[in-house]
Amino acid sequence: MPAKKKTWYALLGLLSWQPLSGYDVKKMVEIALSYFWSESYGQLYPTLNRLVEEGLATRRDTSTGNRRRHEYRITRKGRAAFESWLREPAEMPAIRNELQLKFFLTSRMDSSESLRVLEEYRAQQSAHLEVLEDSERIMENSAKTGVFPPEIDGAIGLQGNDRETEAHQSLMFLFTIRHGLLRTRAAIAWCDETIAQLRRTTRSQTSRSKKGGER
Amino acid sequence: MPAKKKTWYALLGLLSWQPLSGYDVKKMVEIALSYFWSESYGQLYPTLNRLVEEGLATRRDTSTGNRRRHEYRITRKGRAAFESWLREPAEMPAIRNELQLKFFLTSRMDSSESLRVLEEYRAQQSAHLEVLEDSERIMENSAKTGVFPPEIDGAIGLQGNDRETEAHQSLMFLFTIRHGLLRTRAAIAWCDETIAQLRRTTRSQTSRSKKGGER
DNA sequence: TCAGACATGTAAGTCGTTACATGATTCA
DNA sequence: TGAATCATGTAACGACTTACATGTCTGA
Repeated sequence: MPAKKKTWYALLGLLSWQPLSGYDVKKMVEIALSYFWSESYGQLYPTLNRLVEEGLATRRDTSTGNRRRHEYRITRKGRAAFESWLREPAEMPAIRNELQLKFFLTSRMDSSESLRVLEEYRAQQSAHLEVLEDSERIMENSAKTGVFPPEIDGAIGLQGNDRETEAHQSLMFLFTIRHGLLRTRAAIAWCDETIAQLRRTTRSQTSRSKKGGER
Repeated sequence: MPAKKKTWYALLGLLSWQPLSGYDVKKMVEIALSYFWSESYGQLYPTLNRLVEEGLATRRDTSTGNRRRHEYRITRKGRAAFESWLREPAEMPAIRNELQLKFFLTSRMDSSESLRVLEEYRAQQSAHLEVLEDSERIMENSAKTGVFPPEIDGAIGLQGNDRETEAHQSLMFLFTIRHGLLRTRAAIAWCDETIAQLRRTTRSQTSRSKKGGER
């Protein structure tokens, strides 16, 4: 079976915090989990209803006037399923890195091609790093004060939240950001080291061009 | 459109080196690209035949006696398609890390749960690191001597290969290993930093247990 | 009044894995 | 002789994204 039901458990995990609508879930994923997770509506709504069919959640209509809203609440069975999944060993993240592939596939081309791919990778990672560093600054403050920044609070704020809980939540959020930060910095360091070494070996061999055809 | 035709281009890229059979491709991916790529037979064989239908490759029967073998050769059109893809900006690797998800979803449980997930992640990454370090040692030697280790040579050796080309190929291989190495070390460093900080904050707050229900 | 957020859902299509089905050859 | 490797493929299933379809409410 392929990657079994990750969406199911992601949803159950969020519902284990509090009852949510599909729209709420989407927002939460986008704001709080976006560094390591994503969900699309096409996956979200059908899965929520499957959860209900399987008795892992219940659905309640919380529409006000003409504004539709369906709130999902986790059941005891759902909570048990979630906790059992949590204890299972997770598989290694799937290994399909398009940029690494491109880089490797330039092996038998001129080094300038490899360098071009590498520079692109570096630029992409640097841009990502900036985003992460901004988030880090914001959440470091939040972890200290125990007060969420408003955007975050709207998405992951809890009913009946106390300072201590929010501070801990901010800290966990900060940790996930730091994970991305360290990995991204490692990727950039790799680019720099590789670019330097590629330039060095290319210089020392004069031109290694193949058949001198195109360009 | 979802992740468009990565398998197509991975195949074209490998065929741009030399003609290959489906089986050859599978071996190459497993041995040389396994740190950042994978292909299954269920994807491979149909895609190779699609490539022929689209005029991006040709198929030749190279069976010997009763041993079937179909060799695929890239066409000019296929080469053009590959090169055009190579110049397109690659998308960021998909962001769906199950272990990060599990970690974050323990936010509102006892810290011991977060720590358990973290230790598991660390163990997984450490095991991966060992594999990478072994590969690094092997390929460092290969990049110096310009001679592939036999397993690798069987999979990615070229007809008419010269020392210089093989040394360069080994170097490129080494680079992809170092990418994994640096990223994996970063992940381990993150685990250590996070475990330490989580232990520290937990100690200073005495027990933060929720409702003291289960276990 | 109109943009943006709130809100739910489906249809079509791609991607990808696993399991199955089949059979030959090589070498210990 | 029997395990490993060579070799090609399909069927079923599930995951996931994108685009579409539809409509409300709030506040500048």
